[in-house]
Amino acid sequence: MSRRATAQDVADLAGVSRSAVSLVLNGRAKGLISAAKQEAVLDAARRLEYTPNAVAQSLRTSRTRILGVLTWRGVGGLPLHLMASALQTSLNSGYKLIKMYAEPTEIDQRRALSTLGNQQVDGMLVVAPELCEYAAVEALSASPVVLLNCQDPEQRLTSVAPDEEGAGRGAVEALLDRGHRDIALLSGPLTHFQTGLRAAGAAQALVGAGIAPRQVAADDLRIDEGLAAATALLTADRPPTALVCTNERLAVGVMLAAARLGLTVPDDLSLVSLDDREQLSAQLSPEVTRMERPDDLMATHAAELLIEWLDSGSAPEAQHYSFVCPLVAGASVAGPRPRG
Amino acid sequence: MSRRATAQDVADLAGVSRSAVSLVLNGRAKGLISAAKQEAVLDAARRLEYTPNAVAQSLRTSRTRILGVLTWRGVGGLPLHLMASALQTSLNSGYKLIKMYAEPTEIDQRRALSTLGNQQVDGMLVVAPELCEYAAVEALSASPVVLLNCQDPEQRLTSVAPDEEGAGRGAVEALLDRGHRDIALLSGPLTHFQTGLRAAGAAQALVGAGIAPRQVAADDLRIDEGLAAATALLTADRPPTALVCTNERLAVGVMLAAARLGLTVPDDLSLVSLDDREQLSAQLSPEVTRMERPDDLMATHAAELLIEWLDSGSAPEAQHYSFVCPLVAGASVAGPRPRG
DNA sequence: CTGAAAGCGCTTACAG
DNA sequence: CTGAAAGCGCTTACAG
Repeated sequence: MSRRATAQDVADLAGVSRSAVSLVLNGRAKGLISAAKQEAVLDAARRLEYTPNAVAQSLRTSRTRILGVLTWRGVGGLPLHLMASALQTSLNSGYKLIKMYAEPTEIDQRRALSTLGNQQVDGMLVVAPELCEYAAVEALSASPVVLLNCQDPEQRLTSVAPDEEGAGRGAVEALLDRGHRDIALLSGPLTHFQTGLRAAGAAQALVGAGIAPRQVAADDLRIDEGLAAATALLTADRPPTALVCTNERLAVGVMLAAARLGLTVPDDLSLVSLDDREQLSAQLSPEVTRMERPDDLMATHAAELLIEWLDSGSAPEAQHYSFVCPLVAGASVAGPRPRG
Repeated sequence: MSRRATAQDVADLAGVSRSAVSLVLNGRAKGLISAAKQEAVLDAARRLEYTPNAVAQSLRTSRTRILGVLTWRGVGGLPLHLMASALQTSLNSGYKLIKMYAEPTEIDQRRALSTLGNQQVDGMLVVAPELCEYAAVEALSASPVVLLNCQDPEQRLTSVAPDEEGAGRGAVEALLDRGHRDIALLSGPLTHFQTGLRAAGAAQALVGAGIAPRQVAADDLRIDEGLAAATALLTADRPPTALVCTNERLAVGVMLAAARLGLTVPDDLSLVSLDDREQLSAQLSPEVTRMERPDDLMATHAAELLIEWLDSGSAPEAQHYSFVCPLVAGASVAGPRPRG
């Protein structure tokens, strides 16, 4: 970066004082500084390619325009897409992001928060890899913070998350609407909080329709596990006419299983999947109907809430924003074929 | 964050001067400050939960221990995994990361670099979404910088990238070794630089073995495009006994096509894919043999090179580090079945 | 309308 | 061994 110009350099070149430079460049010159001098300052700044040193500004104003992001690894890895969207929004508003990985344990969280605190971040975004409850450590509640893809069990923090249970219900309803009754649920491990919610939503909808839930839980959110579980389901005595998958990778497995068994989707088998933003279900053939998680919207909303908080200087009422996962119709759902 | 303790607070509580606090906390007290006072300082710091304000430190020392990351969106989206690994390595060494998205155009790059420069980052990591040539803007060459997944055409910058051409060759060789001669290449769009390299490597190996390359380029790196292209290849007059895919998503398409055509992998068709770190080929059944891109190693190496540069204060000889993509054997390759 | 001064929180020569 | 002072580059009252 060589030798950067400072406000003093600009002042010298323009023949004014340092304060004048600061006023002009921060748009407070109006009615204070003569038009000629203002022009001189702007010109000097341009010629020296002057831009203010953000570190010095931060020290002076005690605002860094940096947001801290706290995240950790979950079953599906890091919440990379949520973070990418949050970053995009922040950059658009002139905020930078510093990320820290910290397991959701008291000690790790405290250490990461300490680093971010030293860095004087203006606010914090906690981004969970999968929907979960997040018990905030004490140190966090002192600063502006918004939770993304998780929720404060005590409801004291503002949070944004998808309605996973609703998505599970919606997937089943899409099949009920087309007349299916033999609907099976293919889920990931139920010990997984997020999968549990999705499966619970689906089961609710089935029970609500007077159908006993028929459920297989794969050992892992993998394509091959989905393939194995789907094969078992579809070769069973009375195979279902429709399947709900709690996760995209399982849906890929289902498509492979169907292809191997000579079953056509949707003629022989209807399929609705929940979404993990991997763009898999959208690329299958036929395109798989899905309940899409609005990650971009959620992340943008969370970042905007935080930035609004910081820019306005007043904390919003703590609130949980639950985002609906809309049904995106592919071509994987048809009416049940009359059984021969 | 409330009211943070400052070095002055610690000095007051410990009954020493501010400089003494600084010396003790930075480990320079040895032989300067009495043991009793050192203890008093440490104790006071502990009681006040004092940690130094990184912004003030940065202003004073003109080192921020922040790295700037410059990246942009490519065909496969953002290089999220590369960035995640680089971040992990950086955090372990006490460096924070600030990311900027900037299209690889002169103007966008300059703007992003300006922001990062204002922020006084100690060094820069340029992380390309796909292997490409990166013509550094002038402003960049002044600061410590390492390129990741791209390469300076003028060879003036240190860079780290996978040997994509070698990976293409390796995939073909894995099939040649098992006796295949009827090998077809299923690639993405050849206008895509990275795909072009992969395909070129594969073609080289084929030509080297005296085989005329037989090549189909899908319109897009999508599962359904792979499925369509593979179906065309496998239902052609004289179908190949083996396939090389330049990308993982195409390989998923191949598996679906094979399943629909009643072909078993690897009995009826052998398959080797190149890798995009999506963990798709590893989850197919059978697991697909692949040339794995060592993203974690590359990202770690790039971050380490940069940090070593910063910590040592001396620029390394500009050099390109080419990383081999090792063959990871799945179960998708067998000898060619004698044609009936 | 302008300039000199204070101060954000640190580190580091420098004089005692 | 310790303390007073300077200075990193800014912004913002404050006195002229």
